[in-house]
Amino acid sequence: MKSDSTDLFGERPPARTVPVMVPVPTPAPYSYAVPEGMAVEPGSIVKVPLGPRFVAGVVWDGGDDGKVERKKLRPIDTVFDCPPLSKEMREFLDWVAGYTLTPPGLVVRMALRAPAAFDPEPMVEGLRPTGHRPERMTPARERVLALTEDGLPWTRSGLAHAAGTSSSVIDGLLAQGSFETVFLPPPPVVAAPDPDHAAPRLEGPQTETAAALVEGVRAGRFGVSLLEGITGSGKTEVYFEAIAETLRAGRQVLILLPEIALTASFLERFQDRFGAKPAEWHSDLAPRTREKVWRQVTTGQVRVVAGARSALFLPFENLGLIVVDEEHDPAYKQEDRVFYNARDMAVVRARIGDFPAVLVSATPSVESRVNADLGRYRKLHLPTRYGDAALPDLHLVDMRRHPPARGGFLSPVLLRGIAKTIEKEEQALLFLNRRGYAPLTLCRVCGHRFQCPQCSSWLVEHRFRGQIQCHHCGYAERTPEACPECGTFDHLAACGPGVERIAEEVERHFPDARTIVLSSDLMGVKRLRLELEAIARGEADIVIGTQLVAKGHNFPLMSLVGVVDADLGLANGDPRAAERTFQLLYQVTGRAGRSGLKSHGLIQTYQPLHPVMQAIVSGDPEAFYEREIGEREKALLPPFGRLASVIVSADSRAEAEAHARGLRQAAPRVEGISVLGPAEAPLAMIRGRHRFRLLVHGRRGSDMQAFIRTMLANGPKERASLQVQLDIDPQSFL
DNA sequence: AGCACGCCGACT
DNA sequence: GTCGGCGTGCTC
Repeated sequence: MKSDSTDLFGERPPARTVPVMVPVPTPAPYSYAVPEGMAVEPGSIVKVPLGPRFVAGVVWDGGDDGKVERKKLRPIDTVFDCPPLSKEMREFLDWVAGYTLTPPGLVVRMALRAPAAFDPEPMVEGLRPTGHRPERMTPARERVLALTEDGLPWTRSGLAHAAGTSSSVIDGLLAQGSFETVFLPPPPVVAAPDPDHAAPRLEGPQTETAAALVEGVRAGRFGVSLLEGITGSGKTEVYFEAIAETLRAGRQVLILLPEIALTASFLERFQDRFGAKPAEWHSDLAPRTREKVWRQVTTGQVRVVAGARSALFLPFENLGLIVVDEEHDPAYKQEDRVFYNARDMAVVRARIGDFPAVLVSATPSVESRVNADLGRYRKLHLPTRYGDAALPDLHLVDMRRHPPARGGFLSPVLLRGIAKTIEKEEQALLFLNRRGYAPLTLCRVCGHRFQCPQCSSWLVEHRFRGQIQCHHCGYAERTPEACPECGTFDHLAACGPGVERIAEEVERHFPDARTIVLSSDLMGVKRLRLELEAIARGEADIVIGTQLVAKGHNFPLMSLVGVVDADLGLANGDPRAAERTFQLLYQVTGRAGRSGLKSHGLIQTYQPLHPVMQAIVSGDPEAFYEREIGEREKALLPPFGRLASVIVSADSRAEAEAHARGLRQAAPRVEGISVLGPAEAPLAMIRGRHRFRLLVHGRRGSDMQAFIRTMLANGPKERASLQVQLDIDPQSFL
C-alpha cells in the first residue's frame, strides 16, 4: 500500500476537500484541499490562500459540493493551534447570516476579529529562586532574595522593579545559580471572579426576583427574562446573583452593555461583588489586550466578559448566561456592513446554546414588552427604589404659558428653579439632546439656509469651534462671515438652541455659577470620565448636557433636572419617536434624587397633553406602554408589522424615489413601500459606498427574506450596492 | 471585504 | 505624454 501522496509518475490521488468559510461576502463557503496528514474538523480555524493573500477562515459543516474545478482548488496552509468554533457558534453565525441577509463570511469575520490571537500566547520567561546563596552578598542582592523567599517565580523585569534594582543585579544572581529560568503560562487578563466573594446586598423585592433568576440558571435551559425596574431599584445587584450562580455551575457569562455604559464605575461594582473585574470588550481596546481577551475567552480562562454589542460574536468555550443591560438602547443596533440588533441576537444565541438570557432595563423596548406580554419572556419587576433614594418630583412647564424671554430658551420657571438649586449649593442638570450652538443658520437678508453640499441636511453651527458642521455626514467648514448667496455681512441668524447656546444663556443669568457643557463632540472618552468624576465631587453648579448625561452615571449632588426641549425628537418621522422620547425623558429625570436629596424635574414642553409628557409626569410608565403598543398595532409598526413594508433610502430623495419605483415594478405585490430622504438615513449609509438600503418590517420574516432574495436575483446591477436591514419582528426569531 | 484591472480628466 | 479617480469583477 502506498502512503505517498504522489506516485512515481506524479499522479495525485483525489485530494480530500472541505468547505471553508472565508471572510469575504460570498454566498457559500469555498472548497479547499486538505494536505496529506493535516487534521481538520468543522470549526477548525485555518489559514488559507485567497487570491493574492492569506486569510483566516473556518472549516464549515457539511460535505463539499465538489463543484469547484480541480485546478482552482488550493490547499489549506495551516490549522491554527486554537480551539475550534463550537457547533453552537457555527449554527449561530449561520442563523445570523440568514436572518440579516448578510453573506455568512462577513458574519464569521466578526467572530475572528482578533488578528494574531489564533495561536497560543507565548510562554513568559520567568525566574525561580533555587535557594542557593551567592558567594558575595550586596544590599541589592539582599533585597532581591528577601522578595523571593517564598520560592515563587518572578519575571525578570517585575523582580528588578519590585526590588528597586537594575536587571543586571538579577542577571548576576542568575549567573551565580541563585535563580533558574522557567517558562510560565501567560498571565490572565483578569483574575477569576469569585461568586461568593461578597454577600449580596438584597432587600425586599430584590430577593425574590434574584431567586427567580437563580432558579432559571439552575434549570440550565433556554428562557428569557425581562428584568424591569426604575433607576435605583437595584437591578444590577439582582442580575449579579444570576451571574454568581452561572459561575458556580462552571459556565461563562456575557454581560452586554451599550458602549457608553461600560464605565469604570460598572466594573468597580462588579469587582466589589466578585472580587475581580470582568474582561472588557469594546471598540477601543488596545490590539494586544484584544487578542489576549479573545484567546482567553476561547480557552475558557476568562469567565465573565462585559462588552459592547460585538462581544456577542466572541467564541466562548462554555457560555451559560447572557445579560443585556439597558436592553432598550438603540446602540445595540448595528447598521454598518452587518445589520443586526445585539439584543435580539443575544436571545437567539441563548436559544441555540440552550441557556438563559436576561434583558434588563428601566424602560424596556416596546418589542420586549410585547414579548413579555405574550409570555415569550418572563416578566420580572422591581417596583421600588431602595435605601433612601426618592423619586424626583416632576412638573411640566407649559411653554405657551411661561414663554422664555426674547432670544432665550429657558422659561422663567426653570430659571427660578436653577437659582434656588444653586443657592442651596446643590447641582442643576439641563438636558438638551442637540450638540452645537444652533441647528440652523439662515441669512436675514435673502433667506438663504446653510445646507450640507454632500447630503443636503442643515448645517449646525458649532460656535466653540468656529465651524458649521453636518451631523449626518461629518462635513464641516469654517463659519462664514458673509452670506454665500447674497454676500451681505453680519446678517446671519442662528435659529434654535444647541447645548452651547444654552450655556451662553445660563452664563448670562448666572455669571458666578460654575457651568460646564458635556457633549460628545467636545471631549474624548477619557476627558468625559474625568469631568463626570469632577461633577460628582461637586466641582460644578450647572451641567448642560446632551444624551450622554442620561446614561448610567450618578450625580449625588444633583437635585434639579431641567429638560430644555422635551418635544425635540417627537416630530421626526421615526416610528419609534414616542418610545425614544419617553425612554430618554424617563432616564434623564431619574438622574436626580439618588442620594436622598429632595429633587425636582422641570420639563419644558409646548405639548403638555402629549401622551409621552403625561406618562412622564404621572410616573406611570404602564399607561405609556399600553397606549404605545395599541398605536403600533393600529399602524402596523414593529413589533406588529403585518404588511410587508419596505423603506428605501438613498443619498438624495430623488434617488430614493427612483429606486422605490424600480422596487414597485420588481415586486408589485409588496405593499407599503415608502421612501426616506438622507436626513433620516443613518450616518453609515451616507458615508459608505452603498447607495440605498431596505428596511423591512414583516410579520413573517421568512416571506420577506424570500422576497428580497428574488428581488436581488432580478436586479443584478443593484445587487452590489444593496444593504438590507430586517427590523426585528420578535415573532420571527423565536 | 480587499485587490487588480480598466477607462477618462488635470498635471509633474 | 503620465497620475489617479472609482466602477466592475473575482477570489475555492
